[in-house]
Amino acid sequence: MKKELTDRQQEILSFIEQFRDENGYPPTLRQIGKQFGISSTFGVKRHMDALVKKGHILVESNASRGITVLSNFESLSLPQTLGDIENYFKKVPIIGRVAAGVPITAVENHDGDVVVDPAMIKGYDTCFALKVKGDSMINAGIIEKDHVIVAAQNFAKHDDIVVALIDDEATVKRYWQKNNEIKLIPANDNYQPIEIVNKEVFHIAGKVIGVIRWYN
Amino acid sequence: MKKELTDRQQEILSFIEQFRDENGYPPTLRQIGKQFGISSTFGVKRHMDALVKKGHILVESNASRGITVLSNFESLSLPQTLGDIENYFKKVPIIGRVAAGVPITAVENHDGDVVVDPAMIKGYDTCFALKVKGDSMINAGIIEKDHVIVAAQNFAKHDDIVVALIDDEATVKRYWQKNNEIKLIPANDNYQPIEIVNKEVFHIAGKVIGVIRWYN
DNA sequence: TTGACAAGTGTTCTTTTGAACACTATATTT
DNA sequence: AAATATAGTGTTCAAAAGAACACTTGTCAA
Repeated sequence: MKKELTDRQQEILSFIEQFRDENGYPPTLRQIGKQFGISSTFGVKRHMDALVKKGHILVESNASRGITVLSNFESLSLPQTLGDIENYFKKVPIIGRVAAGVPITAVENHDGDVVVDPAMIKGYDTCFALKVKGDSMINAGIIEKDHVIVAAQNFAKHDDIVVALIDDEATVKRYWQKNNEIKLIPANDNYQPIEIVNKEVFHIAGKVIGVIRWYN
Repeated sequence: MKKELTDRQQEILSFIEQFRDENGYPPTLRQIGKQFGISSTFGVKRHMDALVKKGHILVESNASRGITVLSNFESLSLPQTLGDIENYFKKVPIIGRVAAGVPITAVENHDGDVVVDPAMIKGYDTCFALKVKGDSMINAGIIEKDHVIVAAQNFAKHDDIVVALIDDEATVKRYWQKNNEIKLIPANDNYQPIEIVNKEVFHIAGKVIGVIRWYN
């Protein structure tokens, strides 16, 4: 648990980080001193001791430039090998249009990728992201310009939120099923549920497993 | 304009990067030598000269650990080193409770991390995630159990969605300001706007820059 | 076979750099 | 009034770390 820094200590810590980011290696005590008009290395050392004591850096004894700046959030556990990266971080393609013929891997418009937490898509095979148009799901917290993360599958359970295709048109709705009757329910009182009568032109593209929203 | 490295040179370059990423500072010539069984600093120096000549690193003369590893332009699409990962993928800590005394780095409950797209938090210094309780922002598409991604800052502009602290209680609301009057507006007709009268106990913890939701 | 390059040894020298000491000064708190 | 934390000076010392030299070995291409 880190303790509060004085203004001076904060300035010095920032300088160390900035220096390191610019040069690839941290400054020496004398370089820090020069930056802040401290002529004695001992004065600088005292700042280092304070920063260590308050948990912001580590200093390796008798090592030149041996300053390790601890990241703001210490448990930022990174993957240990390059091979782990794919397991830790997953990119999902953002597609603008969903082809009617499943499988969905036949992507039409690939509009970049979005990074998602691997826990979100764990257990699902193929996932993609769709940008939401319209406000038909506003009561479910899905609004215009949101990206819904979709696990590709051609079935759904009652009450799932799904991406469905009707006549090649993709839409996000809640899936409602009772016996042989299927409806797509919007989450907005201004829209009517869509009853599926012609099951020939109706496909489920996938199930919504997450939502990601950026402000501006 | 980098030239091809020999296997040995590549190994050494990788070691330097790895060492730097782990410690925050590069190794000395002797540390490199020890790693590769090179007993003379001169042997290591020659490798440094070669790496400089081929454009992969810079070496500051007479400076300890003065090695700057130049970034790899060719491989923009994928992170090549562990150090690059932080720039490509960002984890944001999920905190359960926000301490009243800003800055927010004084994290109380660290409940894991969520991976976010780096584009989301680009340009912001310190970010964290909060799990939403209650339905006061439902009309803004923020519902219970969502995670809001917050950029830590102690100010806000009119109409921003903010995390505010009133008497140590954290709340997500829309920030409304006119002249000296400040209100926190919920996005739910069942709740009333909160007018800030006692500015002593009111703090802005940060601005909401994104929302992430899991369905499971 | 001559040269260029990669990779290395062992040693010496010099500069860089951190560590330590005694002492000063100014707040703030107890 | 005494204790504590912050922030510094000027100096000395020793360890850390880079630079340089002469020399060796092996590979590969012209």
